[in-house]
Amino acid sequence: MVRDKEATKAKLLDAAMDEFAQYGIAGARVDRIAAKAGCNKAMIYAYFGSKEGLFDELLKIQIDRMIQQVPITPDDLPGYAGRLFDSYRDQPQLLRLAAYHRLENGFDAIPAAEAEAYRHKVEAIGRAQMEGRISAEFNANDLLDMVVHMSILAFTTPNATRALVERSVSRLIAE
Amino acid sequence: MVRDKEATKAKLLDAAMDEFAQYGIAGARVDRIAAKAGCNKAMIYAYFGSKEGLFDELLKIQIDRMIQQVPITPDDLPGYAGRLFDSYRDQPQLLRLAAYHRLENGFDAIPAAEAEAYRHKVEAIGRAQMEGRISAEFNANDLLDMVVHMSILAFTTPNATRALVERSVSRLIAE
DNA sequence: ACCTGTCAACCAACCGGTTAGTTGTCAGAA
DNA sequence: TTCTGACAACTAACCGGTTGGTTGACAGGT
Repeated sequence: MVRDKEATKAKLLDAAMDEFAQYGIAGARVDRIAAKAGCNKAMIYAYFGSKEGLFDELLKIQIDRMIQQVPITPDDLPGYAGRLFDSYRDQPQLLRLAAYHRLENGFDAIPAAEAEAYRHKVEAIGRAQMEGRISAEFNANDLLDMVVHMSILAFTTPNATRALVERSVSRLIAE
Repeated sequence: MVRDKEATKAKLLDAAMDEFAQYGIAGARVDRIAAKAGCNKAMIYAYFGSKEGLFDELLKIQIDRMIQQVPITPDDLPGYAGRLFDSYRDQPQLLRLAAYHRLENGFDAIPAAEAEAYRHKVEAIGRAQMEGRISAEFNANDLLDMVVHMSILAFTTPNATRALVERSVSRLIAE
């Protein structure tokens, strides 16, 4: 038997991803997570404190990954929305995680890393507008809200396509 | 004590609305619903069969109400999105109910009444496009998807406004 | 010898659902 | 009008199983 703290944590996080995405926070079962990870249930409490603790750390990691994976391109917002859409479509689990989190914790309780990344993106869009590179029809904050909201279409609508998202954002920022 | 089947069902549905909207399906507690309604728990099983049965009937009733309350206006899609937005903002519980339902049951399992109402709306938009009253840039189905999706902004974004939704839809259908 | 990661066994609380029995209501007989 | 019996509405108590969480013993690396 190998003893590796980090490897065990990783296996638990991996199993937790499946479980939380499928059943939500209230519906997730700690025993199932432990079994899927091939670990003992007690490890969850040793490393993450509680079921909620495990969920919070998992969400934070996944959000950080997504932020790194899909950087914003203020000069190509339709493309940004499209790339976000593809990411969400390819890994629907993150969106489900975030949805459950928001449903159970409200608008507040947004992870600090996410809030900060959001501020940076608003600033980037604001600069592009000031320099006249994109439309200033909407203020930067609203515009980012709309763009992100569009990329979420994969979650709301069964037959949504990337092309539809990109065309919609194009029309939003058209001069 | 008064014995009134319909009144009891109504009280249970009322209590269930609060409980399911707050905690979701898995998180809702049957005992809490019964206590909040001032009824005995067994009544839930007598009248609705199960926790899920209670949820399904509740969702169906609420969706029917919303469909009646906010009729589509194919010639004023921005206004339609705005009115939907206001309804969702004033009664956030329905959106939470629907979100939990979709998370736990997937895209399938959409109540028949909702699917049929959706078809009618697509047809209404299609006619308006054929007669040249609104843009045919998007096909009717995609357009309705986008309009409804926009109205959902109340759920996704903390500081969304009706005006923002209406302006966005206006740009989507602009010639 | 001594940490430290691991785990089986355990626990109290809780959960959805059932049941045996009680009570209010009302149609219809007297 | 009054009584009554039958049924629907209702209830308290309970049930089997499950839940998140704990702990004491043990094994492996140093």
